[in-house]
Amino acid sequence: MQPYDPAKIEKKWQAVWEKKKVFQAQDSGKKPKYYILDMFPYPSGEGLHVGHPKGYIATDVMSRAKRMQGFNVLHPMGFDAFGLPAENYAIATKTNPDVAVKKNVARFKKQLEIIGLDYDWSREINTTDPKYYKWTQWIFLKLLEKGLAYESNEPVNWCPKDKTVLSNEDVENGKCERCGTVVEKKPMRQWVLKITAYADQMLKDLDLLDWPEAIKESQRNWIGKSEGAEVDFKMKNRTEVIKVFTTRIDTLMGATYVVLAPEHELISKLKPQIENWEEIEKYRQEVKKKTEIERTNEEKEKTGAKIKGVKAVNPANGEEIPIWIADYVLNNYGTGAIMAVPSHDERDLAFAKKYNLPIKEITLDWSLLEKFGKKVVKFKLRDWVFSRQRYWGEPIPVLHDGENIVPLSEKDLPLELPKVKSYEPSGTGESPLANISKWVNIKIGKGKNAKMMRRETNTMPQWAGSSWYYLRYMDPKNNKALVDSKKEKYWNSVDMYVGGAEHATRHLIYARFWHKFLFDIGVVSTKEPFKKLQSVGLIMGADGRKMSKRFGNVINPDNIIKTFGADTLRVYEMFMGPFDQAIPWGEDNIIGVRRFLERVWKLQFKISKTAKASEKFETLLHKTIKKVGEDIESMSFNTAISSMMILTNEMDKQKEISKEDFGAFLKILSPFAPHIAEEIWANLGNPTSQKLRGTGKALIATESWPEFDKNKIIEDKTNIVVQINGKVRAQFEAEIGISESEAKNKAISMPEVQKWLEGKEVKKVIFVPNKIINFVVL
RNA sequence: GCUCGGGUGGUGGAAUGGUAUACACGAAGGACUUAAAAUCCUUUGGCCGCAAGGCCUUGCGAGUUCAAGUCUCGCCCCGAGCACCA
Repeated sequence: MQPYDPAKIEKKWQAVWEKKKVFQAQDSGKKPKYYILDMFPYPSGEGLHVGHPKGYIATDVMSRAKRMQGFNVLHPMGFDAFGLPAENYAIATKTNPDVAVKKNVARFKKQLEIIGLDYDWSREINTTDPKYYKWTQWIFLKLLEKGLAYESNEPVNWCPKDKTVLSNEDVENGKCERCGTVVEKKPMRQWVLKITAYADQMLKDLDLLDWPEAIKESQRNWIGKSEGAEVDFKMKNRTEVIKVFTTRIDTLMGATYVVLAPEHELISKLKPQIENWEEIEKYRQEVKKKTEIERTNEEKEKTGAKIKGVKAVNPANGEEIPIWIADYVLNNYGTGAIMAVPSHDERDLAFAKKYNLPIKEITLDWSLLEKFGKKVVKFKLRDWVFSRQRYWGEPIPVLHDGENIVPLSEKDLPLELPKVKSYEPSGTGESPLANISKWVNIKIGKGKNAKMMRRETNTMPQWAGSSWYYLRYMDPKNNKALVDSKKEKYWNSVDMYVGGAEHATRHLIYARFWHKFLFDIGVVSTKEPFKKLQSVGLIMGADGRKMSKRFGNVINPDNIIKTFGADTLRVYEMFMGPFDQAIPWGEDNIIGVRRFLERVWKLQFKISKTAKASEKFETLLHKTIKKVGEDIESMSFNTAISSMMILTNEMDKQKEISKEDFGAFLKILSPFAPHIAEEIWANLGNPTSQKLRGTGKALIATESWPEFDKNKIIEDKTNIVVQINGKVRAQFEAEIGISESEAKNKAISMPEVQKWLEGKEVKKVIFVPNKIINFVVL
């Protein structure tokens, strides 16, 4: 009897799968297609910890099962390798980030391979590959062509530590999402993508998606649609009007003052008339110095300044009311100006109390909408600040001739990222690329018409490459198009997308935006990229904290595989609990999974031709086949495994098992623990595998999924529970289909039931067929 | 403050309104062993009881129902998202 030795068999089968190209997807064919995708990783220097592969194992289980169920499965993997960590590493070591990325990718791949994941590596992509980012740049040019990419000088989020501009999505509670530094607001020339053009559609189409409600809700909040009205407040002795946005036009009568954001453009226009200009300017400077956190902290007391010398007029009642500036009004939302209604708004009330402004009780009147307001819709979503002052990103493919923007032509793509001597960001708002004058300054045209131009030196943000990568897997080597349209139509959209919930308002927003744009310009045929989404619950450290080097609670999967085997790691991660739930790593619990696999291993020596399975066993087997199939579909991996454990415990009790029964069990086990299943399958020398040996089809990985026999699931005996007033008092075994009166008679005849019925009046009997008989007594 | 999840043994967790605590870990006892590990067997929600048995138990409090972890209402706690967004 051979002992179970995962180290030996796992390597062996991984090599066989690769050699026989078992997991390569076809771009056409009669089989139905199934496109299942993981969020591709950033290949950090630290390598994977046990949390990363959890999602990959889940998609692996699903894709293996789908393949066995007759689907043409596309399950690809790649690397999202632009970004700060590689660049910071480059700065520290003065090496090109490309070198570190190559090394890290190799390490990641190795780590993924030893887990036995069924990726189609022939489609591997890397966002830093010029052949890939050529198309990222191409999409940018298309956005520019359609007016959806523009330059702006608006104040943007600036991270003083990373020395780059950030998008709103990259800022968490006023801090840089990457390094935690408090961001500053700075006006800088930036490239911005008009994601707001798609705000309404992105909001509406959420309803089409089979996504977790929490993620959809996050996106709804982020897009932040609010319907309201714009009202013009005239000013005394001025032609300009103050445009105000409100969702409560019914409170217009109660508006007792108007507040402008300190940055409001009207303020400087009003300068000649403002009597206290110095005071106003002083307040504006103070606000400028504040960080976003200081400014938006609700706890803090509201501040403001009254503009003297100008008054506004409430259009509803003609009253003259004062104009204030205050930083609780944000310039970049609505119109940057509000009508303050202290009687119906807490913030206005607090402000009014502090500065002794009138508070007016009123009757609400929605008809004022029609009379004084114009219906408008506002979104919280801001356009996507798309440029970074860093080295390690896709160059933005445009030229400046001093006045105009000249896009590169498609034939000049990819615009490759040049090598530089220093990767350090300049901090002045220019990327290190600005220092390479040879690259930056180029001559366009010939002879007299030749013109010197400057290249754009900003690069794209990390999110650029990941906003369309799922399309590239459909056709990864195409030099002529982003994706061949036939292949795009065949693969359609992603059927199942699995990844972390932290991408709800970043990657998943950006990718939907780009996809919708690509749909509008005819590159893709679907409105949404990811039909179904499932988020992975984090694996926490054993201490309950997030796994991180900082806490010293990181578990490396390589070590787990070394000790227990990849199959044990896989089954354990799927068995831990509900897939979308965060669960701490429990080193002690792994042993149970290893014991389970040991038990499975030993069962192969019980196979016998004379084995005769009992009806009860057959029922359990077919019920398990049914349950495992359903549970994989619904991603209830933990219960699928527990049902296989129950079956295994039952087989353990049998003296002999038939090859057929055991084979069916191995098949449903194989998506979870493919190596041990493959090894035992081969050991059993199944006739099919003998016949097809050498064709690559001898593998359990390409076998067909067992079908459960409906008739075998139907049991002929059942356990009837006897309840008195809803409490279980007895139970008995009965034939399926036992009638109410039979069950009642049987129950009444039982002494432990009689005890409870004695001297009581039976008011009612409830009979649930094949399950329960409940006596309601007084 | 608004929105979305969640709260079940010592631990991870299971349960179409129908036997709460499946499966696994841990623990206790036993078999095997010179011994240990591994393996196997038994027990394992709490309280009362020698036992038979009884009572209680899914964050707290009500309600609906023959029957509630599951449905309804109110509250408490934990996690996530959004938030001076007018």
